[in-house]
Amino acid sequence: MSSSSAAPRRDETAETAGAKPPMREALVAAAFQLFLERGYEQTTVDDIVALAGVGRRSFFRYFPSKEDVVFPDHERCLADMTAFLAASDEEHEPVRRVCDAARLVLRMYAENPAFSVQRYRLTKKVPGLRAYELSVVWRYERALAEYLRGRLAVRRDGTLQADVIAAAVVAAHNNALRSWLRSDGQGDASATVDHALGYVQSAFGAASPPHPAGDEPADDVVVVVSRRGAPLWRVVQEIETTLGRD
Amino acid sequence: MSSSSAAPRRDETAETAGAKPPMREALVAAAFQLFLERGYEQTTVDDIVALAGVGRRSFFRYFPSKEDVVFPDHERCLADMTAFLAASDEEHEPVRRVCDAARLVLRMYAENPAFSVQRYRLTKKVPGLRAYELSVVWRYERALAEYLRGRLAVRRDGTLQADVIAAAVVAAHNNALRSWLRSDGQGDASATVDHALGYVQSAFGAASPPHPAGDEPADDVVVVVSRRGAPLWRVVQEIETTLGRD
DNA sequence: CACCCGGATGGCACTCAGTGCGCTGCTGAA
DNA sequence: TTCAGCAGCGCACTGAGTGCCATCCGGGTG
Repeated sequence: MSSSSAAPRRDETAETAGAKPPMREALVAAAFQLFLERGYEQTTVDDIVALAGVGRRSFFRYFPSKEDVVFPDHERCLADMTAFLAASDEEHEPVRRVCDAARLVLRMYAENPAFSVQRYRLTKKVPGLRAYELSVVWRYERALAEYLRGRLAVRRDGTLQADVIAAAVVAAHNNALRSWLRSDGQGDASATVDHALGYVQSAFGAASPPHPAGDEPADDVVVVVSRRGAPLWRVVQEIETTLGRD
Repeated sequence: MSSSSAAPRRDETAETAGAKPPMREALVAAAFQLFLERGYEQTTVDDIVALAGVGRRSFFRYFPSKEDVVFPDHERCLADMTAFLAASDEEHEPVRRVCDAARLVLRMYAENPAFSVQRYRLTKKVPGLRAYELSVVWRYERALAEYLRGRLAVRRDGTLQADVIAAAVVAAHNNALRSWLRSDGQGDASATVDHALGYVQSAFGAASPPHPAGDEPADDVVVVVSRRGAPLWRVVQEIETTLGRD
């Protein structure tokens, strides 16, 4: 159970380098084998390179720190998310767009359930890895917030809203992701995350798919009766119901 | 500017130990003096203890790591927050309660504006300190989420809502806090944070500040004319404008 | 006063992560 | 063939963090 699941999938057609150096995969495999056997802190970098049969110096050429070997694919995923957000245009509803960006992360985890579950158990136990994971998550959150800043800049408190929405999206995503990881990757990860992100969208006023096509009706007049003290998300919910969306 | 502002205030009547060892304060003062002079990474622990005139081993007795000397009061603040939340009863509206808990953190920063601003500049520049700060913030967020879990457990998706609301509160608080720190601690920190937390409360259904008093308007009728093809978020934006929120 | 005891401190040696530098060996191009 | 460049390797070094023990100091007890 240790050889096939340790290294993450890499079958895309080489976006940066032509040939994937097997050394990187070998190091990840060796590292996880030892981490699972005797624990993260009880494993030194020397142990890893000895098992992988490479020089110590080579380890740090592929991974800037010992923690990085635990998250070998986040760098690429972050680049994917950045590209995804950069490819957005004005047509995309911002909140929905960042939710879709968050789903990219889920997809990465779901590509390798066994590996993801192992890593989850590891990070849950080792405080140092938890701290490192936080810094990774923070970079995702910053990417989302930066995008939202650009899109919500016209609003008053646009940067505040960007930060809050980004944090909420990340929190919802992680809540669903961890729930899925706790179940050993058994349930439907996408459905769980969709549900969690739906909650955030309902709270922050995003909506729904761009019309299931079909009848394109004429202009509508929407009448909303709202007490001023009522929370905004209830107003939005009411509108969604009235419009028959979502 | 280096001697009087480096050490955080400690004039409460000794909640844990009777006499505050001056060594702790001396180490913090020495550390910040060197950090500001030549930078965090260019300063070794040996430099700090040499300046403070104490043994190297003593440093690690007071601070488990070099990073901890930069955040000397967060441990106490976290304990305060935990106690505050534990002292809550059923009468307190949960979202408002966690917002008040977040204000405890702001109070700690505001107690020592000069020190807080110095530390902010430091953490902004040094990646290692940023990562450490994330782990500190994460503990605050967990405390808030744990409390909310207990209070929202009856709802469907209670733990999801707890995580999301906690993250949103922390993000709003930090957005306001950083904005205040960027202005060298000049503006009204409380007002900034109140405004940011008000946004979160409005989004998550805690009926915001009990209305700024004065005119309590009657029900409003909002009429929105919307083409079905327009993205819903534009409709929402329109409503926000109409209601005079945002 | 002599003694002892516990806590605070200092000193030392050690492990291990991470870095800089130079060497080797391979490979592809001129 | 020769040369340039690159990937890997070995080595020495810095600096954080830890364990262990000696020391010092204050106070209580005989």
